[in-house]
Amino acid sequence: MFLEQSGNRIGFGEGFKSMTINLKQLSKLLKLSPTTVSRALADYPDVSAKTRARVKQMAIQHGYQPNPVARRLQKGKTETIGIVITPEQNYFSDTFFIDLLSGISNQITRAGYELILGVASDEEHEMQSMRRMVEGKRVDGMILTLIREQDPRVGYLLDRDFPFVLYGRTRETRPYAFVDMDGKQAFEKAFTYLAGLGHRRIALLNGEPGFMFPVGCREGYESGLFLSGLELDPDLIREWKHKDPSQSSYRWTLELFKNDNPPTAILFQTEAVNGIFKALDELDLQPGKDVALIGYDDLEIARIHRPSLSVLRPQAREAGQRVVNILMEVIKGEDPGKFQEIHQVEMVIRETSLPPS
Amino acid sequence: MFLEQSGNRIGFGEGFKSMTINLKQLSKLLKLSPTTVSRALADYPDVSAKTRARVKQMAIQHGYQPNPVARRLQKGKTETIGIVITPEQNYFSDTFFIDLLSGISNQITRAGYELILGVASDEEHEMQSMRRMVEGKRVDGMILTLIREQDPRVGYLLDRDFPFVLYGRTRETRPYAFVDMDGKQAFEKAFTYLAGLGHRRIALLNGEPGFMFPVGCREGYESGLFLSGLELDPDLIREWKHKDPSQSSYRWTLELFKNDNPPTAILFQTEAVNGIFKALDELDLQPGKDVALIGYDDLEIARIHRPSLSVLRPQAREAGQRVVNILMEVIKGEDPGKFQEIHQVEMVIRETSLPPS
DNA sequence: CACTTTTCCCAAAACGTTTTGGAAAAAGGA
DNA sequence: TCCTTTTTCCAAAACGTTTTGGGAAAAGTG
Repeated sequence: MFLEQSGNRIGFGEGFKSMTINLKQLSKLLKLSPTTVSRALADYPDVSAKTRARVKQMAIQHGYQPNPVARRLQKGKTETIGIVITPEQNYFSDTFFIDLLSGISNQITRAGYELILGVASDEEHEMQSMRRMVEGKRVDGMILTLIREQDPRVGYLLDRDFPFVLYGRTRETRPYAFVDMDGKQAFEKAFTYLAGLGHRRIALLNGEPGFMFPVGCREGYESGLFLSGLELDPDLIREWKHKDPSQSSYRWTLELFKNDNPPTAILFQTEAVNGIFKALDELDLQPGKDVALIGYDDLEIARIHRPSLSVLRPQAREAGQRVVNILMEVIKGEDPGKFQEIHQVEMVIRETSLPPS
Repeated sequence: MFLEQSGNRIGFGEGFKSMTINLKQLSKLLKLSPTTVSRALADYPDVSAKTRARVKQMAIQHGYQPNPVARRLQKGKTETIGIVITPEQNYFSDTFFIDLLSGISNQITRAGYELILGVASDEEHEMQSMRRMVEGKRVDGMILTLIREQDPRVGYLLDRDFPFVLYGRTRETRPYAFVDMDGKQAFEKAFTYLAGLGHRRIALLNGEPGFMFPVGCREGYESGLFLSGLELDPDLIREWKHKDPSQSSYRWTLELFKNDNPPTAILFQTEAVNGIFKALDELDLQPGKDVALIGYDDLEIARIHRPSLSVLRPQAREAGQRVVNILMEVIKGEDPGKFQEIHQVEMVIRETSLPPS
C-alpha cells in the first residue's frame, strides 16, 4: 500500500484528464506544508504577509482551486441549496419565475454555493424530491416556492429543524423565514385606482384556491372594496386553475359577463391574460376601452400587447436575492423568525386602465 | 486529540441537528467492520447472504444513507451534472424547455446524480458559469442547450476532454455527442403538407441567426420548396430576435404582407405566435382562414387559441432523458462520437392549416 | 543576558466513505 | 490427516481539504 501521493494521473485513458493541481502538490512546489498554504489562501493572520503573497501568486499561476468536495467533507457542509419546481403548475410563466431564479442563482454563486434543482411532476414527487435532498444530506438549506395554504413541506422542515426560506407564506403558527410580495397591498392599490377612475363593478379573476397567494389578492380586493365604499358581490369573483390558466380564465370571463350587471374592470394574474383576451374578443369587448384590466406580473405579453396592459410588478429578482441572503443567515444558525419580509409591489399604469366608458 | 468517533452531536445549538446515522455507528451496532457493512450494502459477493440481509435490514431500520459528499471524495466523482440557462433568450417559453428539463432531471435523479443549475444573463456569463463548474471540479459532465453555429462552449469542452452532450448541434468537425430534433425534416414535412393543400406562397418566419436551430428549419423549408417544384423567394423569409420574439415577429409579419404577392401560409416557431396574431389582426386577416399557420413547438397557446394552431411537436421530455443517458456513457469513458441522435418531430394538424381560400 | 511574548509555521487528526490486500475460518479433496 | 481452495471478514490506506494544538524562532522586555 502506498502512503505517497499519487499525483496527477496522466494518460489514464478514462475520458477527462484532470490537469489541475492539488493542495499537496502546490505546497510541495512552495516548500511549505499544506497547512500553511491552506491558511495563507484563507487569509489567516498567522501566516506572514510575505509567504501569503508568495502562496497566492503560485496558486493563481497554477490555477489552484481547492477541491469543493473535499472541503465540504471537512467542513461538514454541502455548500448547496436545493429548490424543487413543479412544471405542471405552469409556474414558469414567462419572465417572472426566471427572474426569481436568476436572483437566487446569482446570490448563491456569489456565496460560493451551488443550486441543485429538482423537477417534480406533482405534489407527491415534490415532497419526495425534497426529502431526497434533505435526508440524503445533499443540501444545507431549501428554498420553497408556490406555497399552499396548508403546506406539508413547511411542517416537514420545521419538524426537523432544517434551514429553509419560503418565497411566499403559509398558514403555520411556528416562526419561519419568508420573503413575500405584498399581494394584498398590490390589489388594494389597483382596486382603489380603478375605483378612483369611476369603476363600480370591478371583478377579481383570482388564482387557484388552496394556494396562499390568491388569499392575499382577495384580501386586497376586499380592502379596496371597503375603502371605496362598495359592496362585495360574490358574482364578481372567480378562480382559475394552475394547470390550465388560459382555458379556465376564458370560461370564467365569459361567465362574468353573463351577469345582468357586468363588470367594467377586471383584476387578475397576468398568467391568465390569454383566456381573458380571447373571451373579451368573443364578446366584442375591447380590452382597455370597454373593460379596464390590471394584471399581476409584468410578463412580456403585457408590454407587447396593444393596448399595452397595466400591471402590478413584483421585483422578482431582488426577492430571489433576499431569499438567498436570508437562507445563509438561517444556515448559520440565526433565528428564522427574525426574517419575515413583505415586499411592496409597484403599479405600472399603461393603456388598459381607463375610466369606464 | 481524539481518534475516537464523536458520534451525533446532539443539542449543538447550531440550527439543524442531523439525527442520521453513520457508517461507523451502523457497523458498531452490527458488530461488524465498516468495510463489511459498506460492501454488504453494495452487494459485493464476498459477504455472506445472511450478514448481507442483516446489514440491509439494520440500515433500513435506522434510515442509513451513505453520506454523498464522503462517497464523492473517495470515488473521485462529483455525481453531479451541470446546466446553464440564459433567461434573456426567452428560452423558457412555456412548456418546451420545462419538458426538456423535466426529462433531464428525472433521469439524473434515477442515476443518483444531482443537477446543478447556473443562470447566466448573457453569453459571457454563460461561459463563466460553465467554467466555474468545470474548472472548479463541481460537475462530472455538462449539458448544453440553445446551441450557436459557432459555439465557444463546445470548443472549450472538447479542448479539455470534458464530458458533455449537446441538445442541438453546432458547426464543429471533431466528434461530439448530441441529441437533436430533426428540424429540417419537420419543416420539410410542414411545407410539403401546405404545398399539398395548394399553397404556393409560403413564408418562413425563422429564429435568430447565429443559432443552429434556424439553420435546419431553413434547410427543411428549402427542401420543401424543391420537392414541391417552387422557387425560392427571399422576400418570404424573415428572422426574429430571441430577446423580443413577439415584437420582432409582429414587425416582420407586417412586412411580409406589404409584398405585392403576399404569402398564404407561414411557418414559424410557436414562440413568435403572439406577434404574428397581432399583426394578422391589424391586417384584418384571420389566422387559419386567410393565412395558414404551422408553428414549431406545442405550447399552451397553440392548444388554447381558437382556431387552434397546427404545430410540429418535438418530444422534449424523451430527448432530455436521452441526453442524460448518453452523458452517463460519455462520463464512463465511451467515445462521444458514437452518440449522435436525431429525433423525428411529429406534426399535429389542428385548425390553422387549411387550403388557401 | 534571561525571560516572556509574539510571529510564523507544521504534523497529525478529522470529515465518512470505498478500495486494497490480506488473513482467519470453513469447506473440499487426496 | 494434511494440503488446497473457497468463503467471509477486516485493518489500513486513500480521497483532498480544514482544524487543532502545539513548537521553534524571532522579537520584545527587564
